[in-house]
Amino acid sequence: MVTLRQVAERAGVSIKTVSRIVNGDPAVNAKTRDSVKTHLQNLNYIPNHAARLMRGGASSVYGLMTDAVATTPYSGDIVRGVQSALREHNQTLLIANSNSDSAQEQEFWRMFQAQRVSGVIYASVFHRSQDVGHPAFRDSIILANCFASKSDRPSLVPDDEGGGYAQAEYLLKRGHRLIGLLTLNRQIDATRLRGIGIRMAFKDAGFTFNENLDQCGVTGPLNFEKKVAFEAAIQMLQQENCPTAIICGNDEIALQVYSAAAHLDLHIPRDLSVMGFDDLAVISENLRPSLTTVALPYFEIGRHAVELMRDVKNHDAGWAPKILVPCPMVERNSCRALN
Amino acid sequence: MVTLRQVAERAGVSIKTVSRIVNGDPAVNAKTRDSVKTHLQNLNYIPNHAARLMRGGASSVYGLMTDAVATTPYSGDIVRGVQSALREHNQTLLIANSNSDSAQEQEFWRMFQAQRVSGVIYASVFHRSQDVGHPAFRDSIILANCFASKSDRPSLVPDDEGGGYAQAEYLLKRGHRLIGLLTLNRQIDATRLRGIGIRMAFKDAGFTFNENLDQCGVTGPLNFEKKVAFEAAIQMLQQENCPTAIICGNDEIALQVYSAAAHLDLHIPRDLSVMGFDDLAVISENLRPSLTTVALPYFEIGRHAVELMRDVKNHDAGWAPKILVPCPMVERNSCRALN
DNA sequence: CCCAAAAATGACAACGTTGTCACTGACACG
DNA sequence: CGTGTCAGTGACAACGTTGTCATTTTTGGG
Repeated sequence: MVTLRQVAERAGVSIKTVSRIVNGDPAVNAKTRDSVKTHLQNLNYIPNHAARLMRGGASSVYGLMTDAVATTPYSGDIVRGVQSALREHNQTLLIANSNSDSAQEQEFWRMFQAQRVSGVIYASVFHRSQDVGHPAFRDSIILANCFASKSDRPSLVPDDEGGGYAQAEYLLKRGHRLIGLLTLNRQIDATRLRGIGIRMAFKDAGFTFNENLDQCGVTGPLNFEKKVAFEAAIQMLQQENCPTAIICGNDEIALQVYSAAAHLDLHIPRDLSVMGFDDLAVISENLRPSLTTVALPYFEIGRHAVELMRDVKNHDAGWAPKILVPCPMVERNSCRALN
Repeated sequence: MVTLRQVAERAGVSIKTVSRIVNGDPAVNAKTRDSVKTHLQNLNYIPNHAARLMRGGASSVYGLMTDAVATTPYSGDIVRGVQSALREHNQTLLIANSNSDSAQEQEFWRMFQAQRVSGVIYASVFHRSQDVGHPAFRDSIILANCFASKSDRPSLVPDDEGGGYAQAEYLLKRGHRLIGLLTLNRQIDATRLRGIGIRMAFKDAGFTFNENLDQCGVTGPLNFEKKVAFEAAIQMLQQENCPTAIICGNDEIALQVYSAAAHLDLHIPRDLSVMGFDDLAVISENLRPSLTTVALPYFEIGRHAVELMRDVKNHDAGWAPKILVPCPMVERNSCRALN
């Protein structure tokens, strides 16, 4: 690798002068600058980040700590958002995946320290409360898709309540009154919040939600869940008060509902309207009819997390500890108007 | 951050002695070692990778350069495999995502150089030939899911031909003779290779493949494709020589075929058998009946890429330039035996 | 043409680490 | 007792960079 010294020798100037030019210091003669720049080009000089870091500068590396985000299709968009924002600031991303194993997580915190990363974004697969943090990064952690239970670290979470509200409102406006729910795991905050939003929409529209139609699409403990949405949907669709629409906890559940409908020879949306959550493209865009769903703003959360980190670092006042990012409705073809 | 110097002062020894202990040099008195170790613990010393790197050691960071892999649900498993292997060697991973934009890619190569990463794994979303490489990393690039068109860099690719063979063989054994194909983009090598495997299976079984049933599930140029598998499937299933089974280029296409079957009130697998490719869990495990498919061994490819890199670095002889990783069949419930 | 001020450049140290080499005692052997 | 060996330890330089401060060169005003 070419060093400043080598460029300096070629150009016949001191190391410091080359350094100045590399860093855009205006206090250099124009002629010198041109000459040195040529040599920098020719030798293809690339600054050594390690040396800069050691000299005392800030590391240009951020860390992304996740439980499983980076590996699941779900929230890969968080990673993409983070990367997109970092690229604009010429920063790089170190990613660590603890698989929800706290020993591994400890190891990764050490790695982040060893690499002297200048900030950590902690992202979780599920929107939930998380007892997260590390003494070494006390002031440079941002939570994404989860929020701190014991600290006041800034966090970014999807507005699940608003998302739930939008789902119900959309269907109610189109004449649906008997609306079924196939929810995610009840332990996840998202489930609770969306439930609140949905009931609020019913109330605001002057109707009441039929609580018998609130079922879980999943059983068993977190991370070891069993998918039961297909069976639940079959049952729901064969009962007396059969719903005209089903709101699903995510697009996977929606997929199972599609399968259940096919099993019963019901056509979507003619005989049943289905609404998803997440806007997981591989599902929502490949289903026919394509799936009307509510998008989780993961890309935005990722981007925003980076910006928030930088804001907090620069002038650490005035930020809200918990920011709700709206979940936009994505209208496709799986819901029919009854009126 | 605590430095060697600070620990040394506390322990009343020289910096070098502490360094020796941190690095497990046996040439230290047991008593000194114990004392210093205590201080290391108490002060929570963590080595500064930047300093080590600058001193001349090898970087503990690897780079993962992708076109879109890390962001799509498809091959996130490559990332996971790479990480899994790196963790065993206490290495960290810097990831870069060019979005198939060569200017961005150039930028990332610079970043990798600036960070002095000790090796780069280049992964692409599609199994295809790639004119890849960078002078600075000439000898430390491994290709994953693609292979070099112009160099002889080692590469790891799925055995698509074998996968295609397995698909056709499986269906032929179960009595299917009229088998439809809904392929991926014809420009991708995977498509060509699987086609060869499928026809070979027919030949080995003593049958001939009906070429009229070979259709594309996708149109338009790479990365700007239009999904047409639904329409193609409808057409295929309404024609005279209607196939009893359809082999799909990936699980997304299979999902569209499920939708087409539902549209025509055909039940899977009673009226139609469907086989996917990729084993994309969100699809294959949520469809009912669940999808019989062939798994892309992405996790394995990721792991293997890291090991291959280390092998090549240590003793750079005797490696095969292109390694085929088998694609195991995952039998679920979407294919029926006719006999 | 001289001198002060301003502009341009360079010498040097320091960041944290480890390789090289030198030094100190202790101990064994003749 | 002298000499050589060896285990244990430390001083120092170097890695590539940039901040500090000193030095040199240029500029402009009298």
